[in-house]
Amino acid sequence: MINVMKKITQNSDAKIYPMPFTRIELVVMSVVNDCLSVLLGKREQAPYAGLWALPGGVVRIDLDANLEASAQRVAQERLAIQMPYLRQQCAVGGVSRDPRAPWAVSIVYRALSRAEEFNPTAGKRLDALRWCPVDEAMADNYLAFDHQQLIAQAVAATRSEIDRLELPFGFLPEQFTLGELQTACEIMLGRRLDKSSFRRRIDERALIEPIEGEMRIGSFRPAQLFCQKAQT
Amino acid sequence: MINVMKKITQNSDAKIYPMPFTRIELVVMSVVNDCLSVLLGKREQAPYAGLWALPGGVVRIDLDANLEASAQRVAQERLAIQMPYLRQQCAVGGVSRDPRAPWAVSIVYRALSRAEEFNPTAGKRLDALRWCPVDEAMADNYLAFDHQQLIAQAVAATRSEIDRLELPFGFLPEQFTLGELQTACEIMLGRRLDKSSFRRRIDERALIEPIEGEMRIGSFRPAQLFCQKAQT
DNA sequence: TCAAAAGTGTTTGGGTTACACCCATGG
DNA sequence: CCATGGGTGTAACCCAAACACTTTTGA
Repeated sequence: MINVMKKITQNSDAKIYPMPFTRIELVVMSVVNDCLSVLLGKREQAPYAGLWALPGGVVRIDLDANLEASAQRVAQERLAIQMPYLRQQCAVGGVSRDPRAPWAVSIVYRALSRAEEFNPTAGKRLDALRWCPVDEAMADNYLAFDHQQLIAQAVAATRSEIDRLELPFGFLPEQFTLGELQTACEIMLGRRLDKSSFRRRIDERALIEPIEGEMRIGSFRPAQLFCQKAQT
Repeated sequence: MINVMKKITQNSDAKIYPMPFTRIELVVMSVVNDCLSVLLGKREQAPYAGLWALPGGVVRIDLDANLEASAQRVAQERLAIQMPYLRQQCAVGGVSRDPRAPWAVSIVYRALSRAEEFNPTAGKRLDALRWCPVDEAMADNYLAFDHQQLIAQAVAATRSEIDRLELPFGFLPEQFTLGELQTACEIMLGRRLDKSSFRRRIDERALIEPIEGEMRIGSFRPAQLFCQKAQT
């Protein structure tokens, strides 16, 4: 610690200024029970004990190569999961944002994931985690800190991506049918989509491809299975 | 300083972790000589002495209420100007981003402004500032740090906003004609726009309004003057 | 009378919505 | 044979680009 501070004070621009307490917050979303949900952890201690909060952690300059790596480490430590397709959402910071520090910055990342990928027994702090429908999370005095606002932003940004079919993969299973994909998009958007336009728009973006010979069989007509196209 | 660190170490989450060196960088853009340009400062000292860099400054937790206020203060100190319509672009951070610190975070803000508003004699460090056409700034080894990438991002984001006519005001004078507005947009986008569609799209967004009785007179047919509509 | 810019109207085409229709399967 | 979801096609519609056209002024 002292070493680090010395290094900072060596130069002219970074004289004696104390630096903000800098954290990562993760907005991990998924479709659970036909509901767009967000992963929350229950706060056991003050401040905001008893309220729910986004999983997060401190940026560790001794461990992380960059902000994205910080986010990945936090995901690994707190959620015991890898998060491809992480997107940086914003940075928030100010005095009295977080009572634990005089001035706190959070770099917020968001991602869609599959709830099924989470192993509920893995991870030391995983017991207090919960998938919370976004509507519930938007209730007053449900969330700690400024997390309600952060989640609202994340949901809006994600919906916008879905709308443009810039599919933020990570919520897709290995194999899926077009119907399943459309249903997932409809749930996340909160409105119905036209089947014909959806399919046309999907294949003109060329993001997914059919798996030859693989069909989903069920109660009704079998459906072609698709997978993500290898990224260029 | 010591006080601050004590506060941070009081709680459990923020034990002994040194925090990143946290700065604000400003990407201020304007149309200068019919060219989309960005405001740069010449670096006199190492690192990157002789190269150009974005104006910026340290986040001062003793002075700034939040990140936006930090950005405003930096704009005031380094550019002697107010910057309404600041937009946060991203946060970048990592080891060896800035040789002055072991781990450096920058919160990047972007804005469009009117070059005419700048008073070249105001501000202590204003002498080393220059409006640089973005094409020049994109040349290799012209910019210090990772600023080339930051400017490229800012230009893309700004163009996208102009494209959707979510006009990032701040580049508009008090009064302007539709022709002037269109020309400015064309320069910033780097392509021509259709007059008819442009006007239709402008007035369905209802962002500006005609000033009754005010016309720009010149060599040709007089043109209606417009101003920004009061924001709701 | 001409050049240049302001301002308006019309045509056209691409893309989306809405909806109809057939297909394949299990029950 | 019917309910259900998969899959395809078509007509109506909307928006915006393209472009033609008129207006107004100074030179």
